[in-house]
Amino acid sequence: MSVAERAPVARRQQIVDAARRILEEHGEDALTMRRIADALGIRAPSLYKHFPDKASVEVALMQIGLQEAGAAMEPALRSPNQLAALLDAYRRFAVKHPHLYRLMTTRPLPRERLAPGVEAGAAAPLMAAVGGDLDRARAVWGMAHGLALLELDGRLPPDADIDAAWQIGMQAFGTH
Amino acid sequence: MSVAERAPVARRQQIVDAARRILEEHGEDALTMRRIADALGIRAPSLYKHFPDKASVEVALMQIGLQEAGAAMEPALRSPNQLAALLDAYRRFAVKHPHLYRLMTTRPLPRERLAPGVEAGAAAPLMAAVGGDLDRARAVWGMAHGLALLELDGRLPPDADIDAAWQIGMQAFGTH
DNA sequence: GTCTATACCCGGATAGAC
DNA sequence: GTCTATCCGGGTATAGAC
Repeated sequence: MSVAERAPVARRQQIVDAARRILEEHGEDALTMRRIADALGIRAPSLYKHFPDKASVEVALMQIGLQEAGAAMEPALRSPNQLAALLDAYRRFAVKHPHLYRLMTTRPLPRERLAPGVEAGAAAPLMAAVGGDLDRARAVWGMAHGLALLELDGRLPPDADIDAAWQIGMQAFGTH
Repeated sequence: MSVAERAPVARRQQIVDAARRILEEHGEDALTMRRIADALGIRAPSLYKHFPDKASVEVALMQIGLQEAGAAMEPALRSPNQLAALLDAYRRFAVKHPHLYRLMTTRPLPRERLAPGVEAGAAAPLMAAVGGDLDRARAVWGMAHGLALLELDGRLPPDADIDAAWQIGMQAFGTH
């Protein structure tokens, strides 16, 4: 395969990389086609040769986020206390990538536009940690998601002991 | 007190009412100064005689939402199973007022701009239901908030048994 | 307290030349 | 595959007349 043939693929990747950098550093409002183009030294209309619209770029970011979050939680399964380690990894990911986390969790999943297995792959570590109980997995996910967002959104009082709240939550779901 | 003297207060209220209607019916993106003005048959610039900026209108909406949510949960304290009834009321409020719920829970609380006691009042029923344990209250709130948002945001698979997830969550926090 | 006019900014996206 | 030029839409907010 020649270099020329691979160039378009590389360009797509550059666009996604730039989009991610902007999202993570400046937030969702800053993620505009103009700004992505600026970061690459090109003009916004040129982006439409690589992506049909802005939503497609966002889908690519969601997919990356889901894959990375799944990968970040997977090692927790080899911990003596799987669920506690997993929740810890979950929170860490959200705090480390707040804007990416919101993008990938607070809008409907475009399931038909994602590569097969992405949603299941992201959920797999949690599913394993709860012994395959779907409803239990969703209850735990709800708690983790809610506590993470309350923290990211600055909704808790400045003096709130967020660690303690997570601890109580872990205990409630039978871990320690 | 003459009618003329009360008119400005009434106007403020009309503005907030219109804003709420727009928010609840058409979502946060539709909540613009132009649209609020349209609903009242006036022009957008006129609104600035009553509110200094758009953020002030939003603060008024947040405050109303917090007060109503608190009031919606309070009767649960007279139920045989306080926490279960309270979580049920919480979810019901979120589902009934999704856009208002998001507005009042997913951004930092402008505590200095709220009437005294609004935050504590909204939290009071939950605090009572968990026996005054702050960390426990936050863990429960996190779960309720997370499950509510996953539902509102359409993040769960279409066939997900959301009731069952809430049930598991209630059981985890020692209720049935 | 309302109006008109307007400043100022921003966004997504397309047409057509090169 | 990039560009320039542009369309079309939208937003918050202010100035100044009435």
